[in-house]
Amino acid sequence: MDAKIIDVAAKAGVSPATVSRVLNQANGVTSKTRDKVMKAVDELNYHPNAAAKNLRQQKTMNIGVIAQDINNAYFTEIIKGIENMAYAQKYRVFICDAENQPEKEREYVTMLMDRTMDGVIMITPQLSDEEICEVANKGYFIAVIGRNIEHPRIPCIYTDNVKFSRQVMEHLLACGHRDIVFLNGYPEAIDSYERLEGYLKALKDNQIPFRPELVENGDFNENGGYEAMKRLFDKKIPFSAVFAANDEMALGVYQACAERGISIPDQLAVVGVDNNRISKYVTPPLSTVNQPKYTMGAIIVERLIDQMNDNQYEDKRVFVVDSELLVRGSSNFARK
Amino acid sequence: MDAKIIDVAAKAGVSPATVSRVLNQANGVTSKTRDKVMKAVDELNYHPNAAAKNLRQQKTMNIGVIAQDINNAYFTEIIKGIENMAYAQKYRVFICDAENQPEKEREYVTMLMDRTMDGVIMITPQLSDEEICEVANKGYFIAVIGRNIEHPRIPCIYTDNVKFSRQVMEHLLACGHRDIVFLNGYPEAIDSYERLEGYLKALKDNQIPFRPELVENGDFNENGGYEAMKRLFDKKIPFSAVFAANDEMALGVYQACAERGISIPDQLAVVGVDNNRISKYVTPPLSTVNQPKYTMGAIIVERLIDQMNDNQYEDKRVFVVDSELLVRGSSNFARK
DNA sequence: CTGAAAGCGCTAACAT
DNA sequence: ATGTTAGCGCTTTCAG
Repeated sequence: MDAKIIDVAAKAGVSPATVSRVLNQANGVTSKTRDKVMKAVDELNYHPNAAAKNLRQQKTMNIGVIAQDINNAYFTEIIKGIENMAYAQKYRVFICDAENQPEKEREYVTMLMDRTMDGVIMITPQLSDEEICEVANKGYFIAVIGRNIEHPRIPCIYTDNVKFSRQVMEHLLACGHRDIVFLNGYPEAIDSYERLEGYLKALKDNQIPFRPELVENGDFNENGGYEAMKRLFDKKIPFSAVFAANDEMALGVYQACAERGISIPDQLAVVGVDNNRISKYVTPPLSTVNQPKYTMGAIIVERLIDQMNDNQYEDKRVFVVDSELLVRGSSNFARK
Repeated sequence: MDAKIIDVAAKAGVSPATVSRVLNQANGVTSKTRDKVMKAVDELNYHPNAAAKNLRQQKTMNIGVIAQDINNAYFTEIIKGIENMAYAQKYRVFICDAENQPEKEREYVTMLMDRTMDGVIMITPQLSDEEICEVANKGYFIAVIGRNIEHPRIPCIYTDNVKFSRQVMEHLLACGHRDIVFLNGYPEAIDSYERLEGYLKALKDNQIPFRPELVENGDFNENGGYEAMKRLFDKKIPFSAVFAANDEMALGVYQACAERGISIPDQLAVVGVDNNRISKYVTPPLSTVNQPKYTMGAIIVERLIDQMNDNQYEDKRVFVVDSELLVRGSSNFARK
């Protein structure tokens, strides 16, 4: 069906090698023959077969991004950073949605072994450190966003969860809150664990006793936040602020409050995490923590490409980026 | 670096052909040899090279999804439907983000020509009908979601924008509204055009004169909705309801109202489109139009795979699916 | 049931 | 500056 390089060569009256040269490096060819070749290419609408090219060159110029859940804007922002930087370096980016399933992550990681992808970026993977290291040990190129994996060949980028959690808490404490709820994501997630740790440390720093009944687990989704709030209300214990482990759950808090007629921020302050695109459009605008998502994606893919190119250990492997607390209407209310 | 089929064959004491048979069809092989082969495969951690396989078989089992913007939950829901159905049929799905740029769409479409993908699904493409038809004419497999393209080889699925727009309008009219704003997306988009058409038809059906000053263009994003509302408020003309061409813009309306102290729904009714995941969590919950997004993805990919398999015209090519108006708190208020 | 060998379409080393 | 050719790793006839 499709034209092959040999057809182009015949039409242009040259050899396949010359066609290849024109289409690739493009030096060492007369401009006259180049024109002949390009004419034939156009006329036959020739597109080099990627499989043949990949097989011959032992590379694909493809990078896979394995995201935990493309429904979450946190991931899609990062992906845009990856995409644009990779594109500038002639790599194509393919997004894979793991749908929160470790088996799917594992399945997509095999794209490295079967050489469908030259490299892969995992965003907050669910696979264990060991499993990911094992892949890197076999010589494949893999980078990770949202976690630090101790392996000399795995570039990592992440924010300090503990640090920004403490900042959030300091902000709420400064507003006069003492009974602060922490709405966790699913407890297995490393982000959950570290954000909780920051919450606890801040309490300790301020000599406020930890009350376990103020911590509820959600699932990083709106409904999980909503259900968790209902459970809290049912406990009939007083609290004046909620620190939700992400913005989606904070939205669930909004809903639960709306149903009970509880006004934000005067009756309840709310802070989320991730600076979801919609968070500034809700009423009141949601205070949240912003991570440089786009930049994180761009940095890590650049680092991955570097590594794929010279295939040697480079000094800068781990990047820790700062987050920024955005105080908006949902918590900007000094409690007397 | 990696083991090849010939290594496996040597280790198992068989020929490469036998290894291939074991790994593929798996019939016509003694269970004894199969075991030997599988053992060697495991020990060598063998993964067939995809490029070689693709080249030999002239297919990749890859399907590409070209989405307009993966930041928008409308697309990601559809993609999940595609993904899961394709997965069940042994196809891998790769998501490509066109970032609203026609050139990027075009670039990703070349994945068909270079045989990186066996087929491609475009979700609300920006390319012209002609351009898409041309690709199909060359024998490539392409399917479209969100638009009907008249071509015997292009499966299409979409909802009737005009129809549900009229339903939205009937609902608002039934609530007693007469001065209804229409907040359009970018005017070039076919969805914008058709939704506007429904708006106009509903007015006509009800003998309500069309007032152009009640129509504003947005960009399908929160900020566009917000800015459009500000322009409307500045006009100082009365209106009691807003029909926004999607939920994102409706959120911008919420923000604009919050800033002016306008209460939804009693001072202003708002209806969106798409049933974005977050729309039921905002306050008040947003009335919207639900499309069976997941199902649409699943149907079209199944149809595309059918076509790739028997490569012949099938009767059912165009699917029109019904949408459903979800009346929630933002418009459920009878005006006296 | 299994093996031998051709060939998918391209690039790169070598030759001219 | 251009052509010839081997071979990337696999599957699939065709033989046996």
